[in-house]
This record gives sequence, structure tokens and C-alpha cells, in this order.
Amino acid sequence: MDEERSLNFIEQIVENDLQEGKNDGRIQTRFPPEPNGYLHIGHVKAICMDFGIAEKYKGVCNLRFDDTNPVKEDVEYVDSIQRDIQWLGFQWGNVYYASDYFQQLYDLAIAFIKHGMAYVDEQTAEQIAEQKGTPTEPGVASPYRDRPVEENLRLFQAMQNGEIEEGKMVLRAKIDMANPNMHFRDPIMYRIITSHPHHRTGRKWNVYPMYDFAHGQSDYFEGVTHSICTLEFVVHRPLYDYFIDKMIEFGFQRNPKDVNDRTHQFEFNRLNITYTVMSKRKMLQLVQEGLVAGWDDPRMPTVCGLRRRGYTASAIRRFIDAIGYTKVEGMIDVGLLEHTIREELKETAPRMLAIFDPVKLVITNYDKAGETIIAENIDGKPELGNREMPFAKELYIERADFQEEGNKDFFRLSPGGREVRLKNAYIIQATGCEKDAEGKITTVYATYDPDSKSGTEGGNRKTKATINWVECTSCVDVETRLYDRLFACENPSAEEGDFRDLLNPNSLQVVTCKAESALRKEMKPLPIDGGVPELHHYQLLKNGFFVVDQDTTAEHLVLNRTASLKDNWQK
RNA sequence: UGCCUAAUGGUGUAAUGGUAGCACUACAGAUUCUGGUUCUGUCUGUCUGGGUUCGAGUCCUGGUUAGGCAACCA
Repeated sequence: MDEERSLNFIEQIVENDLQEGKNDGRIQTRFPPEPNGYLHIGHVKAICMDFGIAEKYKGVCNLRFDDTNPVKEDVEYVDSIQRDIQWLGFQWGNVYYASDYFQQLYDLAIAFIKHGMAYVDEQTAEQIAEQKGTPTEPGVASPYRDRPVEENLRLFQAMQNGEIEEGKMVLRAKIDMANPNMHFRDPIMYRIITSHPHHRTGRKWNVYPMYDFAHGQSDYFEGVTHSICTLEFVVHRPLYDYFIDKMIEFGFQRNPKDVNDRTHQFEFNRLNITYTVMSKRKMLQLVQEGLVAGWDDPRMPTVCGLRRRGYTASAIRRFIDAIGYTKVEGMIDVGLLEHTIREELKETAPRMLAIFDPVKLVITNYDKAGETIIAENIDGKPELGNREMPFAKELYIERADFQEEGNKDFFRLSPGGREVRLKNAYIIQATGCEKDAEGKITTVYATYDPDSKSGTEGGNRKTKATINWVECTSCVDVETRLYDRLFACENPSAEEGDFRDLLNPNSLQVVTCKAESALRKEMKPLPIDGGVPELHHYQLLKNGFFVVDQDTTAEHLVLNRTASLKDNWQK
């Protein structure tokens, strides 16, 4: 019997609403990104919530682009957002745009004016900000606050007709300049934008609604029942409700039979992860200043970055599932994200041998030619197939696997020391080494036991260590990009000063290693599936999980390290 | 000197008035043809004062601390 997983607080609200028969048992959510950047893992948390609730309670989740600010938005982002959501494995009901509602919102604004609840303000942005007061002091009224309705109507129409210069006038809701909630101090409903065409409506509109005058109404027009967002919008909720109340009052009611058929906003905690930044502004800066290679740089917390790093959609979703939803603003250890991808890849990623810091090993008593070893892709999982490994007298091994002077804590090769297994092959024993003029070891010598081959009866002998090797003539050079955390400190956003000074200088290390010949099959351009390069994962034994990078060509194989293996052998 | 949120091991999250549990991390031991994995075990927690109750992490109340709110951004 499975332990019943407890509901998060949003699911509890939804189940209560369902029990009470709200909205006729209808569940509708939406994911409302602004198309002004690439999706990051913080968005994924929202996506899993919005789509997850709809899926779980047999409702629908629509994708709505909140495209009310043409200055910052672009179709490029519309496309990438859709691609990323689909890659994550979610399916929306419809694609909507806030710009679909520009006419309705304009009509609604006219209604506000006619009811004496909105006015055109001609002050500068600075003057308006100044009059807003502070959280502890009330604001003061604009001199234009009591303009006659007809004048407001005329001026607002002039704004839309393009007769007024950008920045010269705004439409404000007439609410309460002394309200303890700053958002109620006559919030701006509309501003003029003529400098940029809208990516969908072109030059049709010269006035554009602000978030607070667009978001709730858009939810309402669509029939959203649960409008779920992050905690920083808690203070907006009263205004969200206010505008919808007025809209119903003014006869813009969606379902005339039922005043309770309406949307409510709920808020959960935003995702913060150690050693990274999640702000679009900072991420944009990293990209534009070339501090990372692009939005899909494998160090970036973007969906495309994580994907290029080798994170699978299922691992990302399991991570989101593991961290949960609450109202506590916390900081998630990036180690948990790494744990989820290791958990998956350890079951699925074929193993390969590669040598990162090679030294030649000569097996002095080996004289066979053309020997090939058959190795399982994953030990103990024959169903995942096997591969061929050429074996010969001369191999490369890791420099760190040989010590001229061993000790009891060192399990690997040293002259006269322990017997050591060559992975999937023979047991050897070091006999000595050769050095160059600087004293650097150039060759290690060993003898092997011909009866100790893996898989044979004589091969059952235990050794304390097993080491990596590749055969010298067949191995292939592979560029590996070894990634580490982007920032050197846990919470870059909390530090004083410029966040760029906190970058980890060693977040990318490029090393060419010698990998076993089986990896040659990857030396071709990566197939593209649905606009997204396919992910081919490997574990380079003892080194970590790697994924084939899209820079790979027929001549040049590039592997990104997704995550290292845990290493308890440090001292 | 405002309004709004919140506070459970190092981190994240459960417990919905009735045994403070799970995951990650850390540490120890066992296993292992990866010093990985796996298994076993250990450490560590209800912000604080008062109240209600047979019983409070949970309810009430005072405090403390942290975060959000003063864009013609979303």
C-alpha cells in the first residue's frame, strides 16, 4: 500500500473549492509568461503548478502571453517559451495573448472614466512618484484628479489616437491616495507607447494597459478559476479583486447567471537556488556581456541551459516535485538538483572509460594482438547492451592511479604494491616506471595475470581497486567541458556590490580526454527533435555524467559534464 | 514607524488539536570489477513570552526575526 502523498496548500484549496461546488466544479488555470526572455527553472516551478493542477483535477491550463509592453517583448521569446513547455512534457489547452483583449480592456477603461473612476493625468512620472507618498506617509492628489468625465474621455481617446506624445499622459484609476496598500494610490491603468510597434498588433494601439489593469481581467475573460502566481503579487491581490469587482459592476460580466463564477489569485513561494541568479535582468546581463556563452550556456538556470547541460525533463520535474510549494521564502541547495539528475542517469546512462590525465601503461608480459573485450554498457544490466573495447600491450591510464610510493590508504597501482583490476579486463601489478629529465613519470610498467580476465573463472579474484584504461591506438580525443557552479558564493543576490564580481572563475574548464573507441559513434551532428537537440547521456566512469553537446561534428566530439560523481576520497 | 506574508534539524518539506515523519546534506560501518552505487546506522528541529485545552508545531494573544510593497515593468 502506497503512502498517500500529502497535498500542497494550493491543492488543498482546489479540493475545498471542488467540494463546495465553486465554479460548477470547473478548474481552469493559466501560465502567463511575458514574452521578454527565456524560461528558467523558476518558471518551471510555476509551470508544474499551473499545468499540474489542471491535469490533476481534470481541468485545463492555457498558455497566455502577457504581452502588454511592446518595448520589451518579441516573437523570438514566444517561440522558445512554447518549445520549452512542450519539452518539459506539458500540453496547454489554448494559446492566448493579453493583446487579444486590448479592445475589451479599452472599452472597460472607458467605462471606468464614465463612472468617474478614472482620470487622465498629465504630470511627469517623477511627479506622480513623488505624490505617491511612502509606505508610512499618505500620498497627495494629482491636480488633474477631478477633471470632468467628458474631458477625460476626450483626452484618453486622444491618447489612443496618437495625438499625445509618449510619456505626456497616463490614465489613472481614482481610488485612494492614502490607502495603506501603495497599489491603491491611484494606480496607472494605461500609458502611451508609440516608440515600439507591438509584436502582434503592430501600430493599432498607442495606449497599452499596465499589468494590474490587464492581468486579472484577462483571467476573468478566459474563465480562469485559480490564478496562481508567486508571493510578490500578494500585495496586488486586493487590486486584482477590485478591478474585477468593478468590471462586473459595469456590466462586463462573463456569466450573467452566476456572480460567483470568477477567478481568485493564490500565491506560492518563488524558487531560489544556491550559487545562481534567477533574475531576468541579471541573466540578460550575463548573456549580453559575454560572461556566459548565451541563454543556453550549460551553467545558466534557463530551461535551454539545463537541457544543454544534460538535465532531462523528468529529472527537472522530479526536482520541482521534491521541493514543494509553500509560502516560505527559502533557498534550495543546488545539491538537490544534482541529486535528481544523478538518480536518473545512474539507471540509464551507458558507462564509458575515458582518461583525463593520461600516462602510458606498458604490460610487459602481454604479447597478444587484436584482443577485444566485450563489456556491458551498464554493469548488471545486460538488457542495455554491450560494447567492444580493444585491448593491447600499451594503454593509457590516469596519472593519479599510479604512485611510486604507495601507502595504506592508496588502493591503486604502485610498484610491488596491490593487485589492481583494469576495468572489464585483467588484473595487473605495477613493476616500475620511467621518468623524463624533470622527474615526471612518462611510462608505467606492469605485468598481468592472463587467467584473470573479467567474466572468466580466474577473474573472480577480488582486488581493492579497479582502474580506468583506454587502448592507445584506438582511443578517441574528446573535448569535455567541465562545469561548476556559476557563482562562487551561495546567494549572489544577497551580497553587496556588483554580482558580476561574484562569478566563479572556474565555472568552466575545458579538458581534452582520451576516450574509448566506442564513443566514435557519437561523432556526427546531433539530431534535432521538435526544435530541440536530442540528449545522449554517458557516464565516464569515476568522472561523472556527460551529455553530447550540439557543437559535436564528425571530426570533433564535445561532451558537457552534467554532474560529477560524489567523491568521498578526499584528503 | 504603515500595510501584507511568513517562521518545524544545516537545507527543503510533512504532521489539518492526539507518537514531530520524509528527502537532501554530513558522519560512521558493511557491500561493491566505479573510493560511484546499494544497504545499515548516527547527529541535528517546532523563533519567543503568556493563554485556551486532559492534550498545542497546530488555536488565541503579546513580542522577535525575515521577506515583499513607494516602475508610465510583469
